[in-house]
Amino acid sequence: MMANGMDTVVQQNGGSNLGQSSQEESKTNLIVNYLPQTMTQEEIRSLFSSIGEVESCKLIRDKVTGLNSQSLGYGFVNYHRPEDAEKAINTLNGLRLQNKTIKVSYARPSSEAIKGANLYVSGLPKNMTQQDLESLFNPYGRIITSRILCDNITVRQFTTGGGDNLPGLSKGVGFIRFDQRVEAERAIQELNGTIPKGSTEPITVKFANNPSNNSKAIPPLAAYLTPQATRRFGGPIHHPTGRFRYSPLAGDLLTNSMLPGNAMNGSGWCIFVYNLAPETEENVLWQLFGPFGAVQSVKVIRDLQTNKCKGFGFVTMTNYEEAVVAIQSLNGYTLGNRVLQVSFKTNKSKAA
DNA sequence: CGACGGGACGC
DNA sequence: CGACGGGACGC
Repeated sequence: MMANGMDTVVQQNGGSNLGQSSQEESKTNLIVNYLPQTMTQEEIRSLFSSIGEVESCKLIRDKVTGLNSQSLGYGFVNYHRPEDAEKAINTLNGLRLQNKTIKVSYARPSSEAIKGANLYVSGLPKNMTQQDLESLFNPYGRIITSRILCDNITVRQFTTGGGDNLPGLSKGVGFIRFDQRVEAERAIQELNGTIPKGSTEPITVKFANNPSNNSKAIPPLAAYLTPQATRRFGGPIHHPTGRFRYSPLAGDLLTNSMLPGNAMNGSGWCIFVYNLAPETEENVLWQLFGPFGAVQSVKVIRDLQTNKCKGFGFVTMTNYEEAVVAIQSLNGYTLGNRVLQVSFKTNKSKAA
């Protein structure tokens, strides 16, 4: 993990806009990156409200290139209390939602000086690690993110992740985002064309393209309607053991025998989760169901007196197919020392 | 063994 | 040689 760079900020004052030197960063305002494309602002609010009272929440959408105002994949969440913001970072950073791993960190004060601070680096030796890359650029400023592109498609860490063992071969290309544009400029001046220690080839360091004005800007509307795209994500951390696993053929069995009935409520499918531990919090449900698809909301049912979980909760997912896969995968899953029972919600209530 | 919130449409 | 990401500062 990366320590929050509380020092290292040498204000060069090249900006033009507003004062607010970057000393005093907000302790309540977070930036959330790498959000799944389909996640709405309200779903983000729901997710972060599970930590504490949210003062404001904004998902950034593309309104310039027109289209259906696409999510730009990031947003801001401001809490009332600093301790909730800190807890959100601790519990939600790295959460897997659909095919993404979200990043939660403190937002920096907005200013012109932090824009356009992203660098594209090529010609890196293939054996250079992300840590090596950061070491190379560290002298020139505070690094916000770094990344080395690899061939295989596996989940990567954002910052010095330590044990990244997967065999993906480096493409010799990477990105470094600095805190300040002036830092990026200086890194270009100092590093472009230089030969890293132990290498023979000079590297290229330049500003990265702006992701907005490129060709993929017009996704065929149909892309959002193709139902199958989510099939390949099986829920990476879940390995239900043999006796609980459903065969793929059991799909019909489930849809026929456990008709969701009133599980569909408005715009989603409500799932009942039973046998949760008393200490269970909402983030556990997000972790469990997030990888399977769009989750709208989660709820842990608690005893009003003790505030302990009563052993069950609810999860509402947007898409039927994803809900079915989540149920098939998580029903019988052992969480802690408990075997979960997961199904569509039924009519039962203690009143009935 | 145990088991399906809760707040709340609009007229 | 080129290579462009998981659209990171309020779209």
